Amino acid sequence: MATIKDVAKLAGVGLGTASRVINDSGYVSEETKKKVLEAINKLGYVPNETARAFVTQDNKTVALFLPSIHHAFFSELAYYIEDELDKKGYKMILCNSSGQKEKELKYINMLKQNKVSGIIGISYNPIENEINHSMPIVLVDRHIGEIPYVSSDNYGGGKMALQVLKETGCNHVAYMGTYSKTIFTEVEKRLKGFEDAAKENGINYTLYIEEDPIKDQTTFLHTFLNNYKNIDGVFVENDMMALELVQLAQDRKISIPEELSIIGYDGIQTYAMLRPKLSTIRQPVELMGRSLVDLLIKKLNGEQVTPEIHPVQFLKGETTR
Amino acid sequence: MATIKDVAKLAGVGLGTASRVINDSGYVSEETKKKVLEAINKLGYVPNETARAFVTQDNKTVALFLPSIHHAFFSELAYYIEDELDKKGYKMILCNSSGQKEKELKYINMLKQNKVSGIIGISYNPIENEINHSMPIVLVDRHIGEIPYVSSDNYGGGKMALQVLKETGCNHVAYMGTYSKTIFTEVEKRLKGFEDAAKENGINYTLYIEEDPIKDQTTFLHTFLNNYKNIDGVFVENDMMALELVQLAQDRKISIPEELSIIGYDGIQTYAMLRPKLSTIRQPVELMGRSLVDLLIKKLNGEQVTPEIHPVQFLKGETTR
DNA sequence: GTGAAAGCGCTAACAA
DNA sequence: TTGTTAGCGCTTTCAC
Repeated sequence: MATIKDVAKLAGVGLGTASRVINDSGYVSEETKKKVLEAINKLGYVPNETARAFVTQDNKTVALFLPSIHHAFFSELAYYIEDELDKKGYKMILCNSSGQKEKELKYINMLKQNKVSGIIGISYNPIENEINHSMPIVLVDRHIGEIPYVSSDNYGGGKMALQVLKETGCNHVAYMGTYSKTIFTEVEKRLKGFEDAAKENGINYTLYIEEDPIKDQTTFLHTFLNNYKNIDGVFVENDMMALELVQLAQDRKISIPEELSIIGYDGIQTYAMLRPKLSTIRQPVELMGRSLVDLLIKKLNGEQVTPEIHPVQFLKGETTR
Repeated sequence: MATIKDVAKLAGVGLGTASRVINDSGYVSEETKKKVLEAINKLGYVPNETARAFVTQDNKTVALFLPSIHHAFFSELAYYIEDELDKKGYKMILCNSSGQKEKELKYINMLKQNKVSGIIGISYNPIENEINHSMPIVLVDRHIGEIPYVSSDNYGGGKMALQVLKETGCNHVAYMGTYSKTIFTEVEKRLKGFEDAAKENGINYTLYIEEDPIKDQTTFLHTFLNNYKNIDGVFVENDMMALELVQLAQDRKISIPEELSIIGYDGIQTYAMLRPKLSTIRQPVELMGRSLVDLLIKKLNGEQVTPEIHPVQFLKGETTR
């Protein structure tokens, strides 16, 4: 393995000069540059990134916190984040952190010690006291102090869902999902948007929510179907839950969308082939993934960054009229 | 940030001694050890892993090659791999490599230069000439020379599927899936097992296969339904495809499983809530993920390792009689 | 058992 | 514009 020393020697220049051309920094004459480049080529020299990371205190690696990669929406998002990071020359370490605050803390500590360059976090753990806005951290769907975040237009999505239900003739609508006592997340705005729109439109609505995490989603759904027989339109917090609701309702011979309209949130591709095709509010996953990376890199460069909220879109499927 | 120097000074010992107790290597008297440990504690010293990686040429990081994390089976597998790696003190870099050989090569080069400790690969790229069995690499479902691999019992699974179809009264069965001209993968054994079992049982079978990757899965499935109306039982290469087949068949009012039995392969959890519940051959994902890590670490320790084939299980759903 | 010292490959400051 | 040098924090000889 050739080192920078070998390159310098072969090119007949000093160590510093070699380093300068390799990093394209500082003044180097065209002529010298050429000599060095030749040497690099001849030797097949590749910089030792570990050594570099050691001296620059930056290893070009970002940690992605995810409750669990084993969840369709997160894995789609992770896909685009990795793709964009790779394009920008960063590696991505995955950290499945669901309910494991310590695991996240480990990486936050690594960040403090410059052992990861930055963090992109989809985190439902209580980490607000461990991080602050001067660190290169970007969050998804969550507000912690001044830390920049990216989210879809949850509020608008909530309104949109109600609008659709109303326009397709639903009279008794409900919001189904979760809430959290401990952390604030953008997701709650789906409810808020739904609620506000219902009020504006003078429509009666029901909130069917349980504290996150729901222990038994199936039971949660069955209970709903048992107790809210008059409801003819539901906006469900996410596609996975919406999809299970569709299944359970069909088991009960409730015809969808005639008797019950269902709208999800996320627009997960993985489920796109299923019948009935779910009507849903689609988050622009790819866009979100790439802006997360953009924001983080700006942060890394010391630029000022502000939260980004991306527009959503209603995807008509077969679960609404 | 306290360094090992600070620790040594505070403990009143030499640098080397401090290092020895930190790494629990070499001879250190109990007494000295205690002093050093105290100093570490008082200073809140944490070893600088980057520096360590630099000198030891090992950064305790393994790269996971995945065609795409955005695929249910892979993301489940990735989940367990990450979990196990974390337990063993390794970080996991994710590399979505579908069709991007260069991306894999990048990490293979990093491996050669000791910038990643090892590689776990689910790769469909032609990388056989770039790697060899002396490298710390473990593959999933693929044989490349002597490189160790982990897979489920694809052959047994294929036999099992046929057995089930036969026992539930199917007379005209088919295998549906893909093949590759360029790479050999364990997946083909699903077909082989199915075929062998059909022959043993004296059952007529049809192979409905197309070269991987299938451009348009939906068309592929429609064509099947158009042309093979006499078939009453299909074993499909993976759950995703099986699931879409179920949907399309139902659209055509083909009753499942009465007119057509369908068995998938994988046992993906993400789809577990869907109706009709898919009958499938379940791979022990968790076990596979964890053994991949085990094998890799053994390899890293210079131990001899051999391929591991894990048993599969038939999961009866509602798409078989 | 222990301390001193070399050196991993690189960047950056400094002097020339 | 260039070469020299210090030093990043750690592990690992090698004497003692």
